[in-house]
Amino acid sequence: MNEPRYQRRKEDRPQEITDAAYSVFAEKGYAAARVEEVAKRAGVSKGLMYLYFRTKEELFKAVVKNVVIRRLDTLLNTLETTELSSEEFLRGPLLDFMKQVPGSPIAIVIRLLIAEGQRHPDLVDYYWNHVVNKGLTAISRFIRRGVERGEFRETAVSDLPQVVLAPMMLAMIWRLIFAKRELDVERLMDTQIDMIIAYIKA
Amino acid sequence: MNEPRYQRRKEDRPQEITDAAYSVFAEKGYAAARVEEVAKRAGVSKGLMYLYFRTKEELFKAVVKNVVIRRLDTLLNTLETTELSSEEFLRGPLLDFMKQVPGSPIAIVIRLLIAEGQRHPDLVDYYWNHVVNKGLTAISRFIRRGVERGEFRETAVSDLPQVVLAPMMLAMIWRLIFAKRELDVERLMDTQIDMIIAYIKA
DNA sequence: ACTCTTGCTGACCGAGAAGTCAGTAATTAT
DNA sequence: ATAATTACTGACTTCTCGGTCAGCAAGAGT
Repeated sequence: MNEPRYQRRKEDRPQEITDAAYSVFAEKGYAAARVEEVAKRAGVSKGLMYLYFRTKEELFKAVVKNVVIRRLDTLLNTLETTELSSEEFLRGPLLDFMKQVPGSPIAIVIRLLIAEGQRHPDLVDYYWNHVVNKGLTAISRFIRRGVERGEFRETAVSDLPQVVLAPMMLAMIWRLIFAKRELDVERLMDTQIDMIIAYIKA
Repeated sequence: MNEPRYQRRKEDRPQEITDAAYSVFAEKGYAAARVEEVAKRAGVSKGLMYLYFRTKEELFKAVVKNVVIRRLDTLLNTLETTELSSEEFLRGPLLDFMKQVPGSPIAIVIRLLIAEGQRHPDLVDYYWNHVVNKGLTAISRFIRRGVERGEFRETAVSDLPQVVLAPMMLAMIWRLIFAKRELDVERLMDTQIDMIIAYIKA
């Protein structure tokens, strides 16, 4: 008859709060996000928020760390474990990866970092170490492997994997700002990969 | 002896306030920017702010419109008026333009748009019409002129000037987030232009 | 010189949101 | 059953900041 008004679930709370916070930050950005709104979506009281995260800022950092890393690691794993020729790899898994990023939570986190990064240098460091650097290094490694195997010639692309990712960045920003105006993301990235392969092929 | 406490300068105020606002928004972003801080830098009282701009939001829009357009128009003009072969144009003025954007106020405005665009759709429209669309169209026109002249072959790049600008976007975001970590912007863009020309040359 | 107009000031107001804490009730220990 | 523990609640406090307005004084008009 008398249902308990709440359950104690110490273990699950951090994850649930973090997920709720992600969705609020994604919609509103950091500054406009209300801690009380996060509490509501997580199904807890405002007070409880402060038992798990000392401040709103700490909550923000937890979001970037948990949510993103969790979803990114699967992606990076497939990147590391495939065994294809370098060209097949560029045209297959890497291209697919690039196409899906602009619509993924990573794009949201990039927005938060662009907007708030200045005030959270340690968060930027963390993101650099655990996401960007990892990804760039992985791509570089593949290009270099292609060079070693004689598939590719030595070009600036070996040192600048950013060349590969540039259209992905543009597509991300495009969607964040100009969501409505359509951009042919597929064709954009296909073209870039075509161009790169033509350019570096031995 | 008795210096006047202030001067009346109705004409100059909007510009001065707008410039001050730009510098504060650039440093703090929209949400964290304080109207009083803008007033201080503009050398006026907080009250005066509201005689020239009805709300903080209107001030924000004025910044995007005035500051950016003013500085962008000179750039776009040189883009339109040069008379070089298409390849020379890509390797010369356009490349120079792309190299200087990531360090210019445009990058700052892009940050503001990414962070706050969701809540200011009309601002995004304005920026689209007066900056992005203009720029993209100008580039498309040049590529197509090259095709007509027989310098280039018909490729996706004719419809997707975004291919050209992609590394510029990456460099911009890179600097906004990872200011410290160096990125060889010159080499990145040189490579992209090299690649593109090799790809589209007839 | 003496109004008169109006550009300008700065103390003030009120909304709203981050963060607190005394108390409550779910769970565990005895 | 009863007591002890602690996860949890939500009303409250405090403070910040966008926006207001009554009055002041700079400069124009006469």
